[in-house]
Amino acid sequence: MTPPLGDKRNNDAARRRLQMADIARLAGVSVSTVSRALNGSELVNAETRERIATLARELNYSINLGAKNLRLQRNHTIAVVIPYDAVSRQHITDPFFLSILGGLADAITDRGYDMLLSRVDAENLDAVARLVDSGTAIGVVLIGQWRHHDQLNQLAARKLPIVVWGAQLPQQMYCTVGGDNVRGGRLAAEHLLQQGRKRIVFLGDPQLPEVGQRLAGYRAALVAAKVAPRAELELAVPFEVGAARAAVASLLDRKIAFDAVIGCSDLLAISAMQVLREHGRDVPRDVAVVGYDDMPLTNYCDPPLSSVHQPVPEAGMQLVDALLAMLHGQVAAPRLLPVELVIRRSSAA
Amino acid sequence: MTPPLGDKRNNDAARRRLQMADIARLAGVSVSTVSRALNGSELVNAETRERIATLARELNYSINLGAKNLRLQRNHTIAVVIPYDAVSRQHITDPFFLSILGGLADAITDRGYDMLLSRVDAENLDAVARLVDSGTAIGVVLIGQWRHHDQLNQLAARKLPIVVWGAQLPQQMYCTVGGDNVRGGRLAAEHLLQQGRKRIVFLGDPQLPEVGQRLAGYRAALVAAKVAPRAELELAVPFEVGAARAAVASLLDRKIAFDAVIGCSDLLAISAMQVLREHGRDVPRDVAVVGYDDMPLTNYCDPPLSSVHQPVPEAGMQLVDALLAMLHGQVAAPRLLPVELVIRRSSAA
DNA sequence: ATGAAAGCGCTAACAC
DNA sequence: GTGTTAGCGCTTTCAT
Repeated sequence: MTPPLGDKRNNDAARRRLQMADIARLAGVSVSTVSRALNGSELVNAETRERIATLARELNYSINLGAKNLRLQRNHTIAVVIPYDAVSRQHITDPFFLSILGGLADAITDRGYDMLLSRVDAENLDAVARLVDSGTAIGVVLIGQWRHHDQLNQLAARKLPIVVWGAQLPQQMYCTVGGDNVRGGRLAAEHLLQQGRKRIVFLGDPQLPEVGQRLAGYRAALVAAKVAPRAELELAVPFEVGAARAAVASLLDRKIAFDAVIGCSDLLAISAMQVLREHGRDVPRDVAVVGYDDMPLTNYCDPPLSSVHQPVPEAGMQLVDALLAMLHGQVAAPRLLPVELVIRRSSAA
Repeated sequence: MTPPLGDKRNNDAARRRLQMADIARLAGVSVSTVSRALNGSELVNAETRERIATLARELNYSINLGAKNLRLQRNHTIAVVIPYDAVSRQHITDPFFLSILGGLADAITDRGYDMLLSRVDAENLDAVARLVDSGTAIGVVLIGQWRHHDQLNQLAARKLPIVVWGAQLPQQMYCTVGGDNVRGGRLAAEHLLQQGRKRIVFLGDPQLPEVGQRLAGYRAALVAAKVAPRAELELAVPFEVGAARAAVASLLDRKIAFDAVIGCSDLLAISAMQVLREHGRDVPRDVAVVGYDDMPLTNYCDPPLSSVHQPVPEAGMQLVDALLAMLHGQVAAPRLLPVELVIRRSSAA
């Protein structure tokens, strides 16, 4: 067993941490004065204040924030939670989620808060509530709505300050921020229909709220164009490259005709492109392909991939702002972020 | 001005936070007993302990960790810092850094610590010391050594517990964990030499420690193969796609002959491939290309990109273990992680 | 303008 | 076994 860490003994060994009393003694004043001085209080003599500030700076002293926060009953930490699958214990590998994380880091630090990154078991979202109940964080941004709608509702029912990246659902008690998925699905399908494509494959698991809405948009576009949706072209694959490849290959093997593919992530779409090429189909001539998320990698594949763009930095800001609004006692309404289709060669005429 | 957040008034408005005294009153015992019970002390009657535990669970009470840590002089937070460097323009959106972040999140949570993600101005690394001095974190993992060698040495001189992802340098006082860059550069070059390539372009800014070492490995391989390194083939481009494209295009424009490219990131290598294709050069026939980091995207470009693989999950673990060792008072020696070349079509015979 | 003292929510001697 | 008490490092009345 390794010894405990971060406790007094260890710190003593390294260097005893300086505290206010030390500064006070050295400055020949009381702790209260030091406290006031360091917090820029007008009450303390300007000259003394300067002397104390200098002393503190020279000694690299900084206020113990734990103690300060305890005394002030305050906290500036926002927890960002990524549920992981208990079975695979797999961490987030999807580039889109990782970039959302980057956007959140920016938004949270810009607003003067700290970001605690926390992985929790998806089956045990109670751990999320504990982050707030224990005073570790003042609120939670959760990335990965997945199938946890009910659990998330329960957390919200407990009055847990939480904002979720994902889709807005019926009977939803928690606040979501997410891309306009219906519009995203529709834009992709409309674009392909305009290119004269009629048999458009949809690649994604509609059980997932966001994907379900994209599918709805896709269907709506088909109907509006008087093209009947075909069940055999809706492939319910998870966000996993292997499954996507297999599904597309199976379609080709079974000689089911199609002239376009919409993937619910860029990776899914690119996997489809690869399978198509391996089977001798040309993209975009034989099959046009559109992806989702518009990650940088869309520019680096061949042909460059058309994709539905989601505003990542905006997502970070909106998630944080919604959470802060909630903490201010306001009702945070779900927010739908604009998406747009970026057309590249994979679907060009 | 928005009102302060996370302070008492706001919490009162929402729901007053339960505390030990409340549980004690409800259970008809003293706070100490509750404290002992909740910490599983054998001292308290098994039956009382169970009663208290149940009560706490039913009321969703959880111990205030801020207060607990203050009292225990303890802390379980590790700060992960990503300095933003204006010069090299590579920041948190780089896929490699983001995946390192994922690896760290795994490693830190697996060991029972919390991960605080912090972006700091690279010009002001003092903010890093403050994370520890203020008791916010017990130590720091810094991703992005860049040109901050001297500043990092100063931090280490202050006895700041810090581990840096990057290259081991002379006169280094801080602990680094990094891939074996010399070997990575050498492997890439040797592989290309074996394919009969003699005029190998090196794409990357050698001012950056990691890149400098890769360049050294590259040169060593050339020399060993009796091929003289040529200054005009060493392109000192930053980690930025535009610069890489321009550099390669300029080479082509100036009709400087080359038959291979090593990029210091996958993005750099892919950018090179795109420029080559735009100029009618076939990859790998005319020019073989090798990237660095072996991110998933290497599989999705055309042709699939050969790349030097760096062990990301291993990196997270080693960084954290080195930091913990340091906090245990041990001397944490720099660690070099094995890299290997993954050969794909972009450089195949 | 400054200091003494109380207290944030918790734990750990030290009593009994 | 359980309660009483002191104190973690800070801020803030309340005195002076």
